[in-house]
Order: sequence, then C-alpha cells, then structure tokens
Amino acid sequence: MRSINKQTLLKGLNPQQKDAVLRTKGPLLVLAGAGSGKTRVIAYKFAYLTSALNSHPSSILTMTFTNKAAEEMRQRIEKLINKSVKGSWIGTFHSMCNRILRKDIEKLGFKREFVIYDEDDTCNLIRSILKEFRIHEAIYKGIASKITSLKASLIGPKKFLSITNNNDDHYGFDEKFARVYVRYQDELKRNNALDFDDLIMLTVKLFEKHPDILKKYNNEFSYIMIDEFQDTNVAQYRLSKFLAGTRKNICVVGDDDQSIYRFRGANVENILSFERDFPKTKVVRLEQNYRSTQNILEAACEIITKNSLRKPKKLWSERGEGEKLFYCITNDEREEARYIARSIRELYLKGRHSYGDFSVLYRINLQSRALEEAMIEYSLPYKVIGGVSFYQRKEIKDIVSYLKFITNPDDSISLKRIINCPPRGIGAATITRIENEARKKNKSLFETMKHITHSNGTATALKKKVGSFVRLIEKLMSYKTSDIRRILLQIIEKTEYVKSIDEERAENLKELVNSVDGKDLRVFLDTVALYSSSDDSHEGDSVSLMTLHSAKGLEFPVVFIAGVEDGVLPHFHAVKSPEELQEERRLFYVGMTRAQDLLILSSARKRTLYSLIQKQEASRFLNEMSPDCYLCIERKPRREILAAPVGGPISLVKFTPFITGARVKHPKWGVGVVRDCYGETEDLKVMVNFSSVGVKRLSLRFANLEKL
DNA sequence: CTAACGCTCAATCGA
DNA sequence: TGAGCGTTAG
Repeated sequence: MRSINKQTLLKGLNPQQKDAVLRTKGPLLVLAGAGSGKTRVIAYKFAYLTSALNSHPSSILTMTFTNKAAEEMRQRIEKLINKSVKGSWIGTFHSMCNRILRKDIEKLGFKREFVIYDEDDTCNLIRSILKEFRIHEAIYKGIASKITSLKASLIGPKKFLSITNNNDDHYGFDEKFARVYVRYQDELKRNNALDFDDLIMLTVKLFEKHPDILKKYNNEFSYIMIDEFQDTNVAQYRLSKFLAGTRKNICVVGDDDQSIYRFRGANVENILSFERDFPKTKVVRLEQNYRSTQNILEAACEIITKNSLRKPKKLWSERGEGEKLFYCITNDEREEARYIARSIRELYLKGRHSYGDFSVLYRINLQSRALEEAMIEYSLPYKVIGGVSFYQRKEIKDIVSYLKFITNPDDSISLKRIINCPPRGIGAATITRIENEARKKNKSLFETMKHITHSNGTATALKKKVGSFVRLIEKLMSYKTSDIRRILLQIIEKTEYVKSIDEERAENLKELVNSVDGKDLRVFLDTVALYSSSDDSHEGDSVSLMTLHSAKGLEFPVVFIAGVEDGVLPHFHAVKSPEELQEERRLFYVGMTRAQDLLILSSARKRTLYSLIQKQEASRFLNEMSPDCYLCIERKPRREILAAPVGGPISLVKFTPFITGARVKHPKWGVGVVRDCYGETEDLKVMVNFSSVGVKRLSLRFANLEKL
C-alpha cells in the first residue's frame, strides 16, 4: 500500500486551498465560491489529518447534507489515502444524529427501536389530530411547515407554549396551533417515532441534558468538518457548536451565495455569525473557479451581485472566455422542451459529448413532464433525478410499513397504513372504534386489537377479522431476526399483497427485494427513511433532468435552464418578499454555475401551469445581465423554423437547417451524411461525408443541398 | 365493507 | 394533472 507524504498531498492544491488544509487547530471558515474546490479541501484535509498528522479516521466527524455528497466525499477520501474509512463518521446531519440517538435516546424517554417518520407519515399524524380536534383538516400542510420551522429553531412544544403564553396578542389560532403541536409531539412519543427535525432537535436536547454523553463525543472527535454550512439551520448550528467542544477544531465550508434552503429553516446568518461565535476564526476565501468558462462565470456573478446582504467576493477563472450564453425564447413549454432535446441531440452527434454531459435544470418539478416527453420523442436516454422517489411509491411504502411495524409495534401510523392493505374488511369505522377504545384504556392500537380478539364483548365478525390480522402480524414478527430479504418475501407472501396490485407495481416490489443487500433490518429501515430522491445515482450515460435545488454540488459540461420566466424563476410565491426574491436569485446563480462549457437558458411565452394557460414574461433576472453576455434566439409564433436575431448573431446548432446525422443529397457528389454544421447564420458551413468522395466542407449558401 | 365513479381542490423547493 | 374525498350500488 502506498502511503502518501505531505508534499505530494499538498501539491494538487492552490495556495488558499493549502491554507485551509493546513489550518488544523482552531475554528476555520472557508468561504468557497461555486466551483472553487470545496469538496476537494475537505477531502484533502481529511487525508492530511489522517496521513500526515496520524489522526484516526474515526476521530474526524464530517457532515454533509445529502447521502450522495457524503458518499462522494467518502470515495474521494479513500482514493486519496488509499484505504477504507468504513465505520468513520462521514455522513449527513440526519444520519449522524440517528447514530447518536440510537445509542442513548432512552435517556430522553424514547425506546431505542424508534422509527423515523417521513413527511407522509407526519402529515397523516397531523391530519388525524386535526380531525380529532375538529379543526379544518386542509391546513395540515401549513401546520407541518410551522412545526418544521419551530423545530429547526429548537423550539419544542413546551417552549412554544411559554412563548405564546407570555404574549397577550396571540390567542386564537396560535393557541389552537399550540395544542396541536403539543399533541403531535406527544403522539410521536407514544408511537415511538421521530420526525426528521426531531433527529436534530433531540440530539441537541440529549447533549443539553446529558453533558456526559456530549463529553464522550467531544473526546471521540478531535476534528469536525461541515460542508454546505450556509444551509444549516439553528438546530444544526447549535449541534455543531456542541460537537466543536472546547477544542474548537471546527472547519465549516460554505458559500452564502448558494444558500437555497430557507424554506427548510436554513439560516444564512449562521455563516455570517460564525466569526462572532468563534473568536479567532481564520477565514480562507476560495475564489478561483475551476469549473466554468469566464463568460459563464461573469454572467452568473453579474446576477448574484444584485443581492444585498452577502459577503463580497470576486470569483475568477483561468479557463478561457468560452462560448457566450444562449437564451432562447419559445412559444410554449413543449416547444421549449423540443428545442432543448434537439440541441442535445445535435451536440451529441457532433461527437464531443456523451449524454451524461448534459443536464436540464428547472425550478418546479412539474416542468419535467414536457421535458421528459421531448426526451422520449427524440429518443434521448435520460434520467429524472429527484421527484417522486422509489421509496415513496405506494406499494413500496406499504411493504416498508409492515417492516416498520414489525420492529416497532407502537407505531400506530404504520399500523393504520397496513391494517387494511390489502383490503381485509377492516374499514374506517372499525379503526375509529379501536382508536377510541385504545385512548380510553391508554394502550397502543395493537395492544387493543390483541385485547379485542380475546375479549367476549365484541361482535364475532369483527373479532375474526381483527384476529386474523393480529395473527398475521405476530407470525411476521417471528421472522424479525431473519435477514431482510426473507422478511420481505414473507410479508409479500403471507399478506398476499401481490394479488391486490398490477404487474408494474409487482415489478417494483421485486426490485425492492432485489435491492436489499445488507442483513440488518434496522439499518435497512434507517437507510430508507433517510434516503432522498436526489441521492439517485447518475450512473449510465444519460441526460440528467432535475430541479435547481437538486443540482447543487453538481457540474455538467452543458447545462440548460428551462423556464427562465417571471412566476417560475423567480417563483411567484417568492416575488412578494425581498428575502425570498434574493433566494430565487441565488437559486438561479446555483444553476448557472453548474455549467462548465455551455449554458443555455430558455423561456416560454405561454405555459400551462396548474391547468391554466398562462402568459409568461421573461425572468426579471435576465435584465440584470448585460445583453452582451448572451445570444438571444427567438422563435417567432406560427413559424416552423425561425431564427430572428434579437441580441446578436445566432450560432447555436439547433437553428441550423441541417442536423448532424441527417442524410443529404448533393447534385454532384450524391448522397452523404451531415457530420457537422457550424458558423453564423449568414454563412453556415456544413461538413458532409459523401459515400463517393468522402468528407467535404461546404458553404450552405452555395452548395445546393437537398434534405433526404 | 368494498369498489367504482365523479367531483373538488391544490399544485415550489426537500432531508 | 391527479390525489383524495364522498356518494353510490353491490
């Protein structure tokens, strides 16, 4: 095995990156612009700490936001130090907290077998509470998001009550909400369940109430690193401070311009107040961008500088000027999608790109539909990253709920999900009856059901149905210690679930069974719960379609941003508040800075949104860019192919009359295949491979080419 | 109780 | 556009 020495390790870094890597003692804030190699810094720092300073990998805590980022980080590190870092603390905030809580959560009154509720589960819980309280059920989403933001700010129900009680103005709704919040948290505990935000909040609580446990971790971690620090919320920041301990060997890396998770409680101010909270913080700025051409970078910077409240920075790139941006105005989303698909096909056929080099970014998920259709129409292999994930499918969630329930019989939300799925004659009325009974006796739903099967007072029909369900579950519970594949197969078999679904869904279940690799049920359930759809791999050579949010941290040679329109980007929900508008601008900035070589923006004059055909205006952000940043291509209404210059000459492949790969006929040389098509509109050149004479370059104006 | 039907309503971003 | 709901017949 090759051990790396300090010199070779540092060789691959620029002076600022080197600075950041070498500063191992005390707090460090790395302000890393887009594409400036921040992941690189973290990976190298990890390598430096372990190889040069002989720290043990498990003494370094590295936290990221997504599983994918964590996985990439791990791979980079392993490649650098040439050994496995399995079992070390590299992971997401949520998974690290889960790991901590699994050990000690009993001290907070939860059982160690707690399950993690996803958004679906929490919404179901909230709805059932609202129903019980006779509050209009439709507001459950608002309640959910309010609870999320409170927990993100470390305000649990108790604290919330004390705040609202001291505030005379807030009766009415707030008091009602407080009751719901209290009840919600109470129910979670009864169900032995945690929501996503609890994972963080309760870990903080654990450290607050049990300094001895914190101390244990403080001893364990001699260094902590946090990626995407601009996206931390108050709770995560507090957690970081706890973990930094007294040594304060904490390195946070982030870019305030890329903070795009405000709605999830992210607090850009964390990055701005870090220096205040950690005196003697060393600040390192990474301003050299290694990703994009100057043109792209300048355009992006022009836009982001319109934001106030940001740390000033000047990104620069040694890469050449590169192509200008393209901006294409189309008539509607279908035309836009086809324009994008055609551009991809033509660029691909030129041979310099693989499909994986392209990504199409958009603001809202529903834009993916038109884009997908165009991808199919043009036979382009594509992959939608994010969106409804595999684990959110009904059939998958149902079966996973059986698993969850087997491990944790207190989980009444999962129980309610599976109790009549597949249908076994236990409907809403019966469930309500059992629920009432359970509440009266202060027992769990399942215990109550067991009780019903043994008692005499109940109707025999009901007893029979409930009884056979209880026996089914008990049977399944007996497999608890087998490996998951076996448990899954048993669940599917014993419940006869497949009988109630169609072929496609049955296929998905097969896929679920096949995807299981580990043996441990707990690990499997945690993985599923903490899985996010943007963790999907980009494997295989295909065009990536995803939201701007999912694109963070990624890069592509060619990037399309679709729907650069007011109301879409910025989203109409955001235009009212200046803060949110700034966030939209950052989102646009994040998207633009994903591009390495080519950046193509597009908008539609009209777009069907929520089944309404809306007239759309170009995004206000476009006016913030100087017009010579980009070439504008306008598709005129009612014309087949039209290329009317608005901002300058046009040279994007798409608008050339001859598509690469097309068959053409020349009066003299006969039939040939177009290899390339380039140049300005007034003087387009084509490269054609004729079977008679080989490759010829022709000027379109003079060559009398006929399309075949 | 189930299943099928038609109606209403909501639809940003996501761990 | 579709998910979720109430209504209806079986």
